[in-house]
Amino acid sequence: MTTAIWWLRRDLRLADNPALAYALNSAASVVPAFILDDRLLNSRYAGERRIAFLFEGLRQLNQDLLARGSRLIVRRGLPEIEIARLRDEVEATVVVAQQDCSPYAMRRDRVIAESVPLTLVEGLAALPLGSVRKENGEPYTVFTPFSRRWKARWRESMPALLPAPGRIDTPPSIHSDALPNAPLLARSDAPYVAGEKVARQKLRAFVAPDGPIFSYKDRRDRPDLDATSRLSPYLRFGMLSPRAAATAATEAIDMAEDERARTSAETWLNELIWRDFYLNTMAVFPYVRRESFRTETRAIAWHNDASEFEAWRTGRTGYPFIDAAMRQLAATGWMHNRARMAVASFLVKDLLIDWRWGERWFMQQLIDGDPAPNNGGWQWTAGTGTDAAPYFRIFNPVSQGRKFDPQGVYVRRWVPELRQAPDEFIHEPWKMPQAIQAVTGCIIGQDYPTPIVDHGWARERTLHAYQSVRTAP
DNA sequence: TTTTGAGTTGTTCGA
DNA sequence: GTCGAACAACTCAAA
Repeated sequence: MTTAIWWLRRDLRLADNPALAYALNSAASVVPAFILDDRLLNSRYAGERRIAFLFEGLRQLNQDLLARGSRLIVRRGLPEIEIARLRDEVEATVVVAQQDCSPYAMRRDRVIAESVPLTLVEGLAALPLGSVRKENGEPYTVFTPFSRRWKARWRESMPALLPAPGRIDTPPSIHSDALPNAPLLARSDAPYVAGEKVARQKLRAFVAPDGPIFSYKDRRDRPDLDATSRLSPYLRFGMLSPRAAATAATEAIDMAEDERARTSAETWLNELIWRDFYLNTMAVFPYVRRESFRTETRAIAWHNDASEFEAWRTGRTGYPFIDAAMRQLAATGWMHNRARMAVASFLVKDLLIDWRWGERWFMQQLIDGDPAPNNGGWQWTAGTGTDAAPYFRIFNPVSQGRKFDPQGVYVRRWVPELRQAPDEFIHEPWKMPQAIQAVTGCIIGQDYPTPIVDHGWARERTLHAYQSVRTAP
């Protein structure tokens, strides 16, 4: 009787799970194991809401395992100790896990592989990490050629999705620690229900005939609409297979009935490719986790004002579009992608605050907080990363609001002080005449802040700060 | 090796 | 109000 340990980390699913399939193929019994890693749970990048979502996902997974004659074994401690201990306990001949790409995960796995025969398999990205490379074998650092190559490769070898196993035999009487009951679990203000089943339902609804994917291109930039897939938290923890998502996108592209529908589905597939791109980037250039990819931008003289950072964090910058987004994040653990770009640009280029401050805050708040895509997005906005935005591309917080929240619906939802403000002032309330401020019950500087910086002035400051590192010797 | 075309997401200014 | 140019050249990828 041979035994394999299926070590789960961020692949909380039974369907299309290469690590699980590997375990089932290599041993008669399989021990599904999750280690509550104290280092990760106490990291300064950890977020309570994300951890609660993870715990709920583990509970769901355990239900799915019980239905298949198995169960989840949970251990709390350091993975390098707990995995070795469990392996001795169950006399496993195989320990298999899905490959991960953050510097911490890669170091952890290297250390463990010294004492345990650890097999790492693909499944984190839609195409295996490292499989999309230039002709000469080097990694891509520009998205568009990466995406072209990705699509060619995907079309020539679309993977067959692995079915969920009907039965998993797990030895009896293996001790499992209880999952902690996070008090936050009771707080159901987060719009996400964890688990593979919900993820699959959401994907199916998104790509259904006449589903949101077919109008994604026109509507995805509107945070006042509910026009995105909202699948990011599920991809974050592998409750949804990225290959299943990319397959669904490809099928949508092929069945689209007109040009608009087709390019919409392509646009969504592109977002999945961005995810693959940033996962690869972090795997190949792990230092981006701590430093700017472009070395010259490390010399930018950040202003790093703590009280301005506090105003940004709490949604009190005086720019309604920015504040709505930051309050949405604090209230729900999610923020619309367009808003993420706008608030990131505001932090980095209006407040001239180090992108890493914003990156960390996002990790602490986001349910979908994933080191690689989050880092990639921040470095893109800051102009410090691979394939980064040009330094002179500085979002105007007012025009972004006008363009993508034209009626101010998003602002009014999250900034109640401004609910009565007329449309014409909703994105620049400081221009409201005193009389209107009085009538609508929102005195600027009292009920809602005066802008903490003047955008025009801040823009010039940032252009100079970036210019000076360009021309520096 | 050299050459050439291209590069997510924007803003501002002036005609 | 609309439109094109400037913003800055530079690096990357591929032929």
